[in-house]
Amino acid sequence: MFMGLALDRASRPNSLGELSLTSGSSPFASIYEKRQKIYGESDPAEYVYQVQTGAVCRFKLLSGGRRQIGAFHLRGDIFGFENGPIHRFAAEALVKTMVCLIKRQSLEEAAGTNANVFHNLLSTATSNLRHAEGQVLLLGRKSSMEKVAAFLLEMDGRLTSAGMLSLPMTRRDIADYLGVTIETVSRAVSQLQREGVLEFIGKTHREIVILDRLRLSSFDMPS
Amino acid sequence: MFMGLALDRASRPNSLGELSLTSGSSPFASIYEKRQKIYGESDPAEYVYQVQTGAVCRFKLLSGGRRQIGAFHLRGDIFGFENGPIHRFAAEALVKTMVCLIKRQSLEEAAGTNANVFHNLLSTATSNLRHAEGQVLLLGRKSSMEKVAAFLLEMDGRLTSAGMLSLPMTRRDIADYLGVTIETVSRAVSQLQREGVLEFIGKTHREIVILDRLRLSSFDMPS
DNA sequence: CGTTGGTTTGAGACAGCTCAAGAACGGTGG
DNA sequence: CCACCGTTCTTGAGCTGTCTCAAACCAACG
Repeated sequence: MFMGLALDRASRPNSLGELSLTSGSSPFASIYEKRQKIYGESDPAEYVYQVQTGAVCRFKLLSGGRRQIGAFHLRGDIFGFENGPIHRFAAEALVKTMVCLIKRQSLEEAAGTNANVFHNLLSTATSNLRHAEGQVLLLGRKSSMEKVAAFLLEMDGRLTSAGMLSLPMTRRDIADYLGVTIETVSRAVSQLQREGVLEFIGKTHREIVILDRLRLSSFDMPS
Repeated sequence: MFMGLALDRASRPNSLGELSLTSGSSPFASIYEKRQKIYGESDPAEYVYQVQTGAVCRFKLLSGGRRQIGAFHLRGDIFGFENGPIHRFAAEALVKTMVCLIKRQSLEEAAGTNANVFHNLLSTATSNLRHAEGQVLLLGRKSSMEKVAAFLLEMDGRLTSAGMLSLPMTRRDIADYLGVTIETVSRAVSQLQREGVLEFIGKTHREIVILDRLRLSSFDMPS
């Protein structure tokens, strides 16, 4: 699991390498297979993670098999940083994923002596907060079509490469992120396709081209 | 509006006075009337606030008159701290409310030199994050009865004085917090009353005694 | 008292859910 | 290469929890 790869600390801005800048801590890499658990709800929060390749989701489970996904984490995203001693969400890889890990404790020590590290930690926490607040609005007051449009626009902004969305998550993941059922997601996407707002590449229906961003936005005006 | 009262900085733990400990900044007080706006969405985030008496809600508006309340802030709560330059929610007083204000800028300066202040800021941000994550779960995957039960239990833990809940917010506020309609809130509370889980004091229906916390919790097991 | 704002309650409507079937895909083994 | 099988996705039909609309009630207040 832990592969002990040496990582290039200067490779990307706002990386864990940068976070731990001047401390003696050593980040290392690990690979998780598709659908492999990274940590469970209430597990001790021992590490902070950054996605190198692949994708991760964080979620909570409720009785009756209900699941709520709080966030998807894509390349470059930092996740798993908690204030308390335990994780409040579980995390699992959506596809084969390489993450970079650093001991939380060493990060916190670094934060004590290095203002830059501290600032980055605060910045991570508040950007997570901003995202969660957006989710609250979406889940509480948006229609299913608005939810799906908002999701596609979010992903369009985050993982567009070459004008195409290559979604790493299933319809079930999307549904559990948006607080609806898979059928509702499927119907909304199908309607957008029928109306010429988007089209599928190949047959997989996970690779999407957005043909009309303006009209897609109009399905999520209230944002 | 700004009354320039001198505040006792040692009055309560985790107060703004404590936050700004060693800096030269001077917190002061202000009173807002019932339903008075404290700041609007996208207003510059000039101050950080702490509720002294009364209650405040933070919310966003959507098209079609939809509103989502992100949080209620009761006595002692700190709100309005943003990472970016503007507020991402609006804030208004639910009832006549006294808040304590401090310039955000002076707080940030204090955070730069005082590790304690910095720690408290981070702690405020992460406790807001924890709350928002709880809301995501509630809004995304709970039934209306579970939502109302969760709300009552939250308030029971936060503003119980003398074994009675004296709610400062209307049914509409509760509804916009839980992502349902006022009628749905009313029906759920009525059912809990019929089943003997709670009862009203007087006729107002804003003062509630929880008779059976265990059974109330059973309406929100999945939490 | 009349008015206003807040709450409850009922009846009907509808968005999204459930259940079910079929189609398309990806992997596996022959 | 193909046949098989499990998983994912789509689509349809009916159901239901919540919303909408409406009316009545009550307390507070001028």
